[in-house]
Amino acid sequence: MLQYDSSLDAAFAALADPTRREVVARLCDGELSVGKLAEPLDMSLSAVGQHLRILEQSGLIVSEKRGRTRFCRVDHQALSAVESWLGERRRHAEQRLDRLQSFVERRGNSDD
Amino acid sequence: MLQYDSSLDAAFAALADPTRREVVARLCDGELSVGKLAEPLDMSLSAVGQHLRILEQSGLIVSEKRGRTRFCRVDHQALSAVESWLGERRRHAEQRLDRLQSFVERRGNSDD
DNA sequence: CCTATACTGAAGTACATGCTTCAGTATGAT
DNA sequence: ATCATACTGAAGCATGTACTTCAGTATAGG
Repeated sequence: MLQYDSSLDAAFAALADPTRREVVARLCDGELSVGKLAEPLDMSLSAVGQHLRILEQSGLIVSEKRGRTRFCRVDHQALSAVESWLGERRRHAEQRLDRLQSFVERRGNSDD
Repeated sequence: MLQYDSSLDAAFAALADPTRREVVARLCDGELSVGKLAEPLDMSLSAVGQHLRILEQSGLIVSEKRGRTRFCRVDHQALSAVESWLGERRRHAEQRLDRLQSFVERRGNSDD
């Protein structure tokens, strides 16, 4: 059985929604309240709250309540974990392709 | 309005499923037929075909039919595009954090 | 205390997803 | 021509997702 990281399920699923990617992108610029995050979004505050819960459960963001306001920020290590999964596979695929290419070149220099 | 790449929707959604991530991971090792991909998976061939269609529509894999067999491989550039989205945000968030940290250090060396 | 602000939760609804089974098509082997 | 192989497509079904509205809680300010 292959290793399987269920936290990647949640992270990729969270990032599959354009609203949530926009939230993540904006939080990379710094901490924002739920209200400020909701302002430019064309949906109810309740819907934004649901998106934020999904992002928080995935580990991509963390939040903290100060007074009656909840502030959110990204966890860049969580972003990094997802990025790493992709990077490892991509490099593996590219290396395989490079080896194949140089193999073809070595035997190709005699004919064609 | 922020820039919005709808192809990321499909790519992230495709990668949110563990079966599809396993398929991508195995294809990074080289081309495989639909049947070979299905072999270790605990579901019908039809279900595997549906996963492969989703991966292909997202651009993460490409396939080609030779005779009655369809062979699939990853598109490492598509993997790279998703990786880049994450990398750009992560770097942005980290830089912001670094600047904040050195700011705190500069004013922190007088007291505490 | 009273009111506004900033969420937070529950219920409902429309649509999407991840399977299943069964039937069908196209190709390779005899 | 016949039969097995390798998918491929359609229909059905259970569950999950992305909202909505409305009601509720908790804190800040006057």
